[in-house]
Amino acid sequence: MPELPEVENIKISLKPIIGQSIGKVLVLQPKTVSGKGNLRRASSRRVYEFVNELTGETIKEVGRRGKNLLIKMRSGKIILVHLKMTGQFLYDPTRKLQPGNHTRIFFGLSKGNLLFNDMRRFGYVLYFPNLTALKDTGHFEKLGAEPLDKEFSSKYLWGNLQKNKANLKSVLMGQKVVAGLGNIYTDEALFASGIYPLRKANSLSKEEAKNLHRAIKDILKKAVKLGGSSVRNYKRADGSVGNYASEHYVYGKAGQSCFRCGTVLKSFIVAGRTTVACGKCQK
DNA sequence: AGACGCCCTCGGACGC
DNA sequence: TGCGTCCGAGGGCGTC
Repeated sequence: MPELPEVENIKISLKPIIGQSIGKVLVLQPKTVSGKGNLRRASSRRVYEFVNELTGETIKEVGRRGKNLLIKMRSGKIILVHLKMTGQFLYDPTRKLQPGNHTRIFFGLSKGNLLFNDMRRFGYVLYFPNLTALKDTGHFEKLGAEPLDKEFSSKYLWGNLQKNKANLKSVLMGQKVVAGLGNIYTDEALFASGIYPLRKANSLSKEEAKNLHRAIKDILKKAVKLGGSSVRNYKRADGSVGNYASEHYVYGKAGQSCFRCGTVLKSFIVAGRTTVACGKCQK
């Protein structure tokens, strides 16, 4: 569920952990630190490695790339985090917050407790000895442009959509053209730009790509500003929720009237995801 | 290349 | 009302 705006807000809310040292690491769910696919690492002793290598480290920076969080240590060591559906970081300077049913990793920091909770266990928190080791996995090479950076231009979007025969929704959610869009913001951006989710990506005119580009930027910017969309269990590290859900025009609104033309919004499955669109004003 | 299955768990809807 | 069951939620890799 956390998409770019939510991950960005979690990143911002993790600011208090910067500069703190890690006194204690408890891995309560080994799977969380082991990784899959090209992130799988050779060692069979990952839990031991995770605990051993991170204990005593000092946190230098928290970054984001697409939906990934990067926690960098002063020594150069790095933690790569993907929250997937239900992952959340909670930071408590009072240390009252203790591991619960869904806590997968517990970090005892110098000035508070940091918990990684993940009900569905899809998320991962992976240790890498340095940036090169992370880059060697090829994990980031597959990611497309950052939608809020300059590299993500209308021309870039149109050019990349031209190369793709699949439907637009699959392509936008695929992370390879643009990183950070998930089900919510893809549906919202397609509605805002008046384009039907099942359109073939390479069928878009330059004008349509321009409108879609504008919509993606505007929607993500506004959602970041409003703290993201709190549907289900998304929270920032301080436990606060986001306010963008009230700005949704189509996501979760199947059966309701289209805000623009009044037609009943329809839901259907695209790329395995529930998709909501207006059959009249999205062409 | 593109479409689809699968992982994972729980809350909410539904039926008796 | 209460309890059991089933389904939907979806990011991204793996497979066909």
